[in-house]
Amino acid sequence: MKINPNHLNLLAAIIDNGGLGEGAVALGKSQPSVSRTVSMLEARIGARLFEKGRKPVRPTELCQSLAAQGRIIAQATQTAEQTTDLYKGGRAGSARVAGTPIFMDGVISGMIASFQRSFPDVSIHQTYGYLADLREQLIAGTIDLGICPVRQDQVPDALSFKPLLPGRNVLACAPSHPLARKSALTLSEIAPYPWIAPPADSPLYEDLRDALSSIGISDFRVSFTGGSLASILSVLAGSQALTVLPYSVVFMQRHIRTVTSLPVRLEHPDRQLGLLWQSDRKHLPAIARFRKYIESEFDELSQQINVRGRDSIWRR
Amino acid sequence: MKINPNHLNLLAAIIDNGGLGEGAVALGKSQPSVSRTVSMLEARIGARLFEKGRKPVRPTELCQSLAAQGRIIAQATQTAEQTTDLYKGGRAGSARVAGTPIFMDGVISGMIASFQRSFPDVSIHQTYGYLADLREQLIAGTIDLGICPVRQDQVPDALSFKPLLPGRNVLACAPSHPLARKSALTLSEIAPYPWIAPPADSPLYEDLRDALSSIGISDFRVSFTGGSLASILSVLAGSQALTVLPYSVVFMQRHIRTVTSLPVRLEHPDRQLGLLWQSDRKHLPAIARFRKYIESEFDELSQQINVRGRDSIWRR
DNA sequence: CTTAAATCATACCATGATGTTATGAAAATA
DNA sequence: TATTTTCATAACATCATGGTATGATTTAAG
Repeated sequence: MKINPNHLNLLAAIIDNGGLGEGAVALGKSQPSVSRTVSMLEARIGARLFEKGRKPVRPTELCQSLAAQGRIIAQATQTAEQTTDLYKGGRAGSARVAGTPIFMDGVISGMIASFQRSFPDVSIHQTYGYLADLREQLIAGTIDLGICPVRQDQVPDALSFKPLLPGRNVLACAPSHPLARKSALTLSEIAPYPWIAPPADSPLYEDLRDALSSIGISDFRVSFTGGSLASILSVLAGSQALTVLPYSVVFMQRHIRTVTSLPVRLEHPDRQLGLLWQSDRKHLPAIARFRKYIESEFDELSQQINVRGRDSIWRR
Repeated sequence: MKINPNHLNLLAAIIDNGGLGEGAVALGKSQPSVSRTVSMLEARIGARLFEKGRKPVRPTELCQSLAAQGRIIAQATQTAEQTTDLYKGGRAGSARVAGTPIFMDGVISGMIASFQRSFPDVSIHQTYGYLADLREQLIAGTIDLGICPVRQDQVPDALSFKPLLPGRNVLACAPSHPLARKSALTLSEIAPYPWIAPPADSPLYEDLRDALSSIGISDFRVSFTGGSLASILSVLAGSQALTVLPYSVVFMQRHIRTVTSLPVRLEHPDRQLGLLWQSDRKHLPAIARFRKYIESEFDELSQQINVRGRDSIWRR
């Protein structure tokens, strides 16, 4: 006995609306149409679905059972319709994002959190990687977006790049650090403290060397090398070490006061934090929406940095 | 976005079988058919359902979500098909049965129990009533079957009657009763004990008078009048009262030893316990099956009564 | 009990979805 | 590169499904 889901749905509509006519209206069809469908069904099944000669039709027990399944079907198709609408509107789906650990943990993950408050049905898969790795994964299609500091002339072929923020680094230390209170610093004041370095394969490592040499420090003691922001911050908090961090990362931590910046102007690298994606690839709605969100968040972030930077942190 | 449940089902079939061709086979269709349906769906929805240019097709995230609903739909239609098969085979549905309380409780309910062991999806609705009431309800269609002792010439118009068992009554008492051990009884031995009578509107009440007068007792003391078998049996057990019960009822209790019959041959009424139903009404499969079951059970019962009656109970 | 209203069934026609076969294109595989 | 696998397209057939008009039957009202 092969049954069409639509027919079960139809039975449910008839019962729930109390008649062929009402059911037809609910289904957006004409009364004769559903009448004929019911007749056909009864013939096919070989059993009555509605009691004979009752004018507002009265469903058989079998019909009630079938209608119950019909309601399940109606429910399922409705959620299907809903999810396609969500999906097409970029309100459902998933995005796979990868980037450098420090930025992902320090800036992006917070934005992901607020993004998901607005779009709870979009799932974000976050992984870590540096430029070469990101490029490979973008080409292979295992990630949708990369977030990474890149020199404009280093953007790999076949990838598009959208700058989000200039790559500015700052000297950072724990808020409890002896230097944190001073309004100006000399080289000799900085010199005694040990340094925390990012992993050697990170672009930040190079930054650290360049930054320090730009202020005249060529020889420094590395007391800790860590791959993740969390490890750097916790070592920072428990020691008097200094490190170099992207200003945006330090800025994002401003409310929880785990790290602060020192009033030393470093030479900033000629890279820009930005988004990477495969050039010829049209993004799914959810990914496009996420990208837009990130871009707008960085827009806002850079404005805040400008405002705040003038009076409090960007001091010399 | 209006979606056809069949299409969701189709997506599920494609994914679960790993390709358009396999899916088509599983659905009993041709490959081009499902291919075109998928294309149409993608156009309608306005989003890809399978990644472009992958030769064993690979479903999109959206497609996976839709397929999940498709599986729900497939499940629902399958159970619908199953229930119609059960229903048509009389293995699902319900039957509304009414009858005289003593027979229903003493004989029929036990048969219902064993029936439902074989056909657990058939629900039986049991109510009580005497002939006039049963007739009314059968005509009105509020019950499907009646079970009642009826004189063949009293069968109401528009009803059919199928005899199950001759209406034989016996004197009954508790197994602990002083008379229960005796192999023969005289009128004077019976006379001292009080009597339990069925309710006055029951046909059994008339039987009681007739039966007792047939053995010469015209004046008797009624100590209890009860409507249900359970109440009669419990009073019987706690007293030295006697009563008149249908032999089949006493017989059905033979294993639990709550009641026994006395070796007195009563004049039996010219009625037959039998099934009643509306003549022109075609029964639903489940009802027909239940009726058949009851008939065969009574067949067996009357054979057992015959065998056992000869040597143990039908003594004079 | 008759009449009116409500509700469903049937007849007829139109069309769109769905199916089939034949065949071509593209990806995967050897 | 050649071959196989897998999917897409074209052309056609047909059946399910939809609509309108209208008749029949039950229910409700007078």
